[in-house]
Amino acid sequence: MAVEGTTGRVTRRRVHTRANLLRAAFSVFAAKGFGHVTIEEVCEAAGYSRGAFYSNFSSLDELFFALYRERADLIAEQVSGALALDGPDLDVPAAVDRVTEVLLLDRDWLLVKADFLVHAARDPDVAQSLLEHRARLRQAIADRLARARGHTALPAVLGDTDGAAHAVVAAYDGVTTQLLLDRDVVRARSWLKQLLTALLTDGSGTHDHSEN
Amino acid sequence: MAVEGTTGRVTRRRVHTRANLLRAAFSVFAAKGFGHVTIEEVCEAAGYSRGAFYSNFSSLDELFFALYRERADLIAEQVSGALALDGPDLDVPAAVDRVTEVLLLDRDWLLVKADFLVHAARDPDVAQSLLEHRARLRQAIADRLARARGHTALPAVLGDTDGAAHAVVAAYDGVTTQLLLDRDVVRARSWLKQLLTALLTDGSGTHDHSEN
DNA sequence: TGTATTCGATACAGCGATGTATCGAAAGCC
DNA sequence: GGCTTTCGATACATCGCTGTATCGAATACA
Repeated sequence: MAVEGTTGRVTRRRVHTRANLLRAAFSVFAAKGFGHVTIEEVCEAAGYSRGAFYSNFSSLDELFFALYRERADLIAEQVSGALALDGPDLDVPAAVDRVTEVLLLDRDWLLVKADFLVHAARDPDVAQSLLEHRARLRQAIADRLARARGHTALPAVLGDTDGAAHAVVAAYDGVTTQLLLDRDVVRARSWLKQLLTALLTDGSGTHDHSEN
Repeated sequence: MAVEGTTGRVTRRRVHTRANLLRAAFSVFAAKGFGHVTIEEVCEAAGYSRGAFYSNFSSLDELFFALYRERADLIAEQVSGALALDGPDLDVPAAVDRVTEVLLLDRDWLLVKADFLVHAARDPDVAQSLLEHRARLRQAIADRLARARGHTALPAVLGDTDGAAHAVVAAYDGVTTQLLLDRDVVRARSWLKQLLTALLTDGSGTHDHSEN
């Protein structure tokens, strides 16, 4: 029932309930973690009964996957947007600021993303999907970096712009890991900026560190 | 029963079974992920009955935690060992090679570690424990880097040796994330070496990239 | 070797979550 | 507004997993 082949008599409240379920599920997943969440919890959080759930999805996995896609696309858009804000030429520090803002804004998203990673690490199909999402992000970054060549020289150690994009993503992942543990968004942001600056420029930057 | 205050009539097979349970649990957790593992599965994999489990642990969480501590300590030792291999002075590329080898060797460990991270991200106590483990690793790295000052100059962008150690860990986490997805250990290793080289030296290195 | 104690296997009770089948109500279509 | 179809709530059967309680076997100690 969850999948309709030919769009029969269409729907309208169905759309709402589906959206509500997804929204509620996001909170629940963020709070308890996939694998510790029951269908009933999601339904309760959304204010529906299990009947609604089974009418829209066929399993928790399916819902989780749909949820991830939705949010991932959203984030990808936001990042692209943040990267496109400059004129044709790139102001690295400013762009780094904006992207950092978007990427580290929502702890709940980071939590869900971590869950999804763990999931993907064990299922090649899911992994494929996540790899594609990451590739999209990297591409956006690489394109942006390419447009800036000449203005801001990249250090040669990383190779081409694609290599640099790889490095940016790696730095992002690394900082995310730490942020998930210490919950210090402020430090994470400054730390990420610093890392990116170190990676993307030859110059020198500022630095400050505390413990943990 | 799982905890004995004063060591009553000691034990001996208990030690074996506990070790067997931990070993089996490691495989099961790596394969299916914490949150998708039942106590029975662990027992079956270890060749015991649930009675044995409840005699040694009081919950899956407790076992998981014990398991993580055990392995984390092991890894920490290995890393320290790899770092201590040089003479009093540091040969960065060689040390990076050895450490990289240790850290990215065992995919199962990376999987369990990711699970643990997800767990820790939602439980401050667990997070504390993980943060301490990471701090130990960072300390070992920072100490090593400090001893090498003068021989190999660090780029100023990162700040002191502690900052550099932070960067190393972040790079490690970043590369780990990618490795969990694409399962390409070879590329991950070369990529990590390259990143570390980029971060720890001012010089230039080699580079090669493919897709994903 | 005999005895006390610990360990782990088996049996049992109970819960919670799943998935399905049924039915009333809401929404689309004319 | 009547009729049809879809949606979602309720009730039910079921299963798997948990945790405990009991008992036989293995092990330490003398």
